[in-house]
Amino acid sequence: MLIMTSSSAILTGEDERRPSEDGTPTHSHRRRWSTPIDSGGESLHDSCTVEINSGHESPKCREHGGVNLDDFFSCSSDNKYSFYLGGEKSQWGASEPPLLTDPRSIAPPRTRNVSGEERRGRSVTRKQDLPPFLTTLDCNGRPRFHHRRVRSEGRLEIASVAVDSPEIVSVRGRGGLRIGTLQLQLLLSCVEMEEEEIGKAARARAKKEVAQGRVIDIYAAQCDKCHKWRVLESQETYEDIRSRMLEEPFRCDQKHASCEEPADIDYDASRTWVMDKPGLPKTPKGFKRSLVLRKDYSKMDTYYITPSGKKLRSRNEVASFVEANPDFSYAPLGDFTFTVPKVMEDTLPPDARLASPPSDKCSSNKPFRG
DNA sequence: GCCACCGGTGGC
DNA sequence: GCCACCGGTGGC
Repeated sequence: MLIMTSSSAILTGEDERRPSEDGTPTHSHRRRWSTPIDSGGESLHDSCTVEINSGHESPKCREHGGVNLDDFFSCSSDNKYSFYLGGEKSQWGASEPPLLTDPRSIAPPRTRNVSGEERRGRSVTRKQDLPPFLTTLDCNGRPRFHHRRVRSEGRLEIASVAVDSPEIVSVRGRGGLRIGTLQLQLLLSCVEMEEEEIGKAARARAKKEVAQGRVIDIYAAQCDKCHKWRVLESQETYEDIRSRMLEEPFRCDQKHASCEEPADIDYDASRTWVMDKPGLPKTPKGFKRSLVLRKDYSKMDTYYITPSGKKLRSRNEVASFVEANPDFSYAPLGDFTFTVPKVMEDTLPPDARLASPPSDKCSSNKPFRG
């Protein structure tokens, strides 16, 4: 069973090239985006189209749903939208796109009706300011999307992309095109909800910024049979499955899914994964188990947040708290476990990986047995 | 003064 | 060597 620090819904790829309006072959196609390694000085990309189909709820364009999308987007009749990138050869060529350093500096979307022809004609992005393609970044500047790296005839193809949130909230940037998702806001919303739950006292205490980008935001379990990963809808569900996992290994059908269906998510380095131990008890009602990844990715820290918002760092602190607050004596001490998940080194971002010594690698193709 | 975060240590 | 635990500290 794994949990990890980023989330996504899935955008899949399908090669469906179509000619340009004047009949000239272009690289415009649906749900596929390829980047040339070497253009030989030619302008290879007239435009590229990536149709984004969120996993939960389709993103909506202004015409169809009122969400402000930049004019890089248009909406098709089936309420999916397309992302248009005009321009030339990617300045990053075959290499990984560089990370944006400040994903929060995203300008608000513009609202303007642009016809497809106008969009194509104005070649919105040129070589010098071509952004990391389809880069959705977390608050640490790391990509959120799942990117199946496939090379074909020297081209890097995005075969699948996972977007964290059903809606793209902002697209634009002078130094490049940036795609932000609601993920960060969702994360903050979660914190706010949590504070609502734990009351005003806790809200007053919560002066400091939360460890953005270093908290778990996807819970997943691996099917014992097909070894595919299934995303679980909540921490509670995850903990429930985890607590029973030794006696009842997780299977796709527990999530009302079939092993024949594609995995919800793949284990890869597009996000940091941490592996939890099966059999750990569920968090007692009223408490919340919080896991925070250290900045250097060296390990996680476990906290239990009490109904009053107090953070408990050890079993001793839990015991003291329960002793001082007999109302919570319903919560067995044994149900508080400070065992931390293992940080999967092979999913660390490159900079973190450089800082840490090499060690055993895990492969996504093998079943995990915590 | 509070708290998030990190480093160190002792027990296993 | 790993891990649970907790003291220290720097930033707010």
